[in-house]
Amino acid sequence: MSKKTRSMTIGVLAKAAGMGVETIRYYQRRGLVAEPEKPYGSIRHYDDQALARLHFIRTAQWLGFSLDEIGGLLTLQDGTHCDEARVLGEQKLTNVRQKISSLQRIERALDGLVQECCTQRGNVECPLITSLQDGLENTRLLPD
Amino acid sequence: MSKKTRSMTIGVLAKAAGMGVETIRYYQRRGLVAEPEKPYGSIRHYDDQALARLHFIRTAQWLGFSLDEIGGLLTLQDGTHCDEARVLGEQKLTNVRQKISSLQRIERALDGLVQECCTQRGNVECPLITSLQDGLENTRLLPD
DNA sequence: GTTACTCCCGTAGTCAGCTACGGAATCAAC
DNA sequence: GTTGATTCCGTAGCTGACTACGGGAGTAAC
Repeated sequence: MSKKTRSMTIGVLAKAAGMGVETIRYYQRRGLVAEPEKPYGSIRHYDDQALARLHFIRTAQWLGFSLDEIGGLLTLQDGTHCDEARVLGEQKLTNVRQKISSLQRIERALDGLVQECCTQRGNVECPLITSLQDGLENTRLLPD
Repeated sequence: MSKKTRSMTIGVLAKAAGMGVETIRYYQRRGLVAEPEKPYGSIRHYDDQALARLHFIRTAQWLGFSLDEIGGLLTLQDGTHCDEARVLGEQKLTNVRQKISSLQRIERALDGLVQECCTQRGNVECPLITSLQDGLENTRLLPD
């Protein structure tokens, strides 16, 4: 299924994950990424699992999860009991659905404004800006 | 929609805008809100235009604009830069749509795992955990 | 006219999420 | 076996967006 587990230094891992060495070390301090045991010498080596975890963190972050929330998601991965995992999964699912609907409201609002902008291009008044000034009151898309 | 220009102290303005006094003062320091001239005594007074600008900031923030970007939008406020405003809006719209589709993918994946969990509740093995342990990359959760 | 807010203003602290610095130790190349 | 990059580790600094503090002045209520 997958490739061989490569052995990477933190620098190689960082490059593979598209982030800085210091960021990985920061995640280690936050407990999001494990520090592998030092071998004979004194330089740690990382495998593809570590890389997958960094990908996961980056993705979840881009989706709007905080590092604390990502820590919560990652405890699912660390093997608690099935019931606990399900509860956490359900909580996250609710959370994700809330984010989606919130973003969809934003999308509709922005889309409407940009469309108006397009239809009125020659005009002096910009509908996007005037709507922002009016606080989007007519759109009924504002947050709670 | 009242057009009467009220005269407000910063505290009243803050309450009307639903934010703290310190936040308004912070926006003034950032150059997002003008500091009106002090009248005879030494307390500034604000009108509905100031309130409208605070609404603008809050709404644009909700739409995902940073304060710097909002500053940019505010320079377009005279309405003659409709095209530029539209471009900024379109960029944000693209961004929002990317986030939505990514969240929808993670929603489907999480939902599937939680469902599996529910059907197998008595089991020792937790399908959600094992799926996560097998690597979330398989579930196509990563951004493009 | 005293008390209790509120305003003004500068500065400093907070929180999340990095990012940089500095001084070892270690490893890879020549 | 020396050079030069990389790692290790702790600690400090930075950015964005606030939020709080402190002390003096203005203002409102009784």
